[in-house]
Amino acid sequence: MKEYFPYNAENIHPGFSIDCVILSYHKRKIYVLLNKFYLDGYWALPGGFMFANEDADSAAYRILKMRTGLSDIYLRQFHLFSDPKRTEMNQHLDFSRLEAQMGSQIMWIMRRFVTMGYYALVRYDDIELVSHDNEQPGWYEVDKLPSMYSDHANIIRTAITTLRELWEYFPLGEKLLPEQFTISNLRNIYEFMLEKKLDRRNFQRKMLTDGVIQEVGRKEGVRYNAPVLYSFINKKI
Amino acid sequence: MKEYFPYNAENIHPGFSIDCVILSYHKRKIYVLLNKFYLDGYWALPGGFMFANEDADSAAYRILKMRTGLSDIYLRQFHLFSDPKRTEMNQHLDFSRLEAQMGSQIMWIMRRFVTMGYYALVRYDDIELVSHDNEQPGWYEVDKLPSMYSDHANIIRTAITTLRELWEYFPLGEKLLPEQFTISNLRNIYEFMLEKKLDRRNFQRKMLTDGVIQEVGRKEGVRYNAPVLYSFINKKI
DNA sequence: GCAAAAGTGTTCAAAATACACCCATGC
DNA sequence: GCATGGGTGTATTTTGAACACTTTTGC
Repeated sequence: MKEYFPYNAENIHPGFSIDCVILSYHKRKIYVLLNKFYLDGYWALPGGFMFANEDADSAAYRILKMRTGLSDIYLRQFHLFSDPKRTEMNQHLDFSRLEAQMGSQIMWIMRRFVTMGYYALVRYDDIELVSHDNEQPGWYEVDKLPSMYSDHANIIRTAITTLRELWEYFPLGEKLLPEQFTISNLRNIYEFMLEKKLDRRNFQRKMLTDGVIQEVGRKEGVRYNAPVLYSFINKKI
Repeated sequence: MKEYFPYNAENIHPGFSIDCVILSYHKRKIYVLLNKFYLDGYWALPGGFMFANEDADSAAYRILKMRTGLSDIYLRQFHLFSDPKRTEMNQHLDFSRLEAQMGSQIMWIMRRFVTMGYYALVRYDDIELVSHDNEQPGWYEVDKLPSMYSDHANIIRTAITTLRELWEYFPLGEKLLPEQFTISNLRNIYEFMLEKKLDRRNFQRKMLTDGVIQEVGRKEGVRYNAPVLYSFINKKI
């Protein structure tokens, strides 16, 4: 428990938390990583608190490493959620359970928190989901979310909206895909982000003439017209 | 004093502050609005704290209204500054002066704060600078800043960098210019933001064919080839 | 045999870029 | 008379958009 909840009222910066919207791509869908919350019935974003001697970005990286094992992750601040009522939205949670589990000191967690929202883009196969006593992680399609704790559904929606607004100018497909991928997978991500169908041929030509991807082989194990595999070109300047 | 410093350790959300980078355009330069800090010798961003029952955006709007009199302002979160040492950067400030002025209760201000950075873009002529007992506002060219309190120079730099990254895709010239302006003023802002010279004719054609500005007259009081005045077209819907 | 996934080029329109000369004024 | 700011148009290149048919396999 301690390892996964090293926080107390004294060692954290007060009234401030961090929540991470960890997104990935798998089987033609965008997924978000959720944890079963320590109070039954609701799922929550992987999150945590910032220690008194830590900055927010470091805290976010630490939290992500703890949850995913990864340290080289694309992670960005996207919005501060500060509605004074956001932590009152708790859907009739039974905090006595929490107190029983964690001791009465934990009640500092009932106070008002503002939370810094971060989004992270990861490669699906890089993540190994590991359950712990009080945690049970799982991938959910972003538009088929389970019942969410507090305002976490809103945080996810805002992360997606922010990414969508930026995608046209700052696309990040590389962060979501494995080393080798088909053009169809890449286009699929663009179509999700831009919320429109893209012409196959024009999309492919643009990616190739932009020089961001290169052909690296053909998919094996398919017994018909095997698709070409591409990988992103590492621009080492 | 109270009106301009309504905060105390009990009514604010702990460890959290707000700083506003208020930018404008005047005589072919970009300016930032600074206040002489209540400790002598350094200038500071207009800022403040979030009340216990207030959200951060409302607090930022409240602070801006107090400082500028304006309530209809373009204001956006851009970065959370959370270096644990950021409030230790105070350049040998004489806090005994502060204590003498404000009473010993004010010493809560010495604790660690994370600060949410907002940028605001305003029309220069809309702002009337008013001095108060403990405040003395002034416009400074963004690349000729005076000695700044704490990490405020860094906050300004980061605001400018953020705007520059977004400008190509989300230009906001309208927010900085008066109702009527010359194309040369508009291009001047773009050149500052994009950090490059733009072709006069191509720039003008693009703005016009994009349909965001319209001709509204000619500048008066110039006794030679009077420049055309433009104004942004209000897109209703 | 038909639906699904993948391969492949051309044409047209729109947008971005490059570029030069004239006019009026202040100094 | 010359530097400054301002007015104006064309030609070229680049980019984006629209669009159809063939192959292979699974069912």
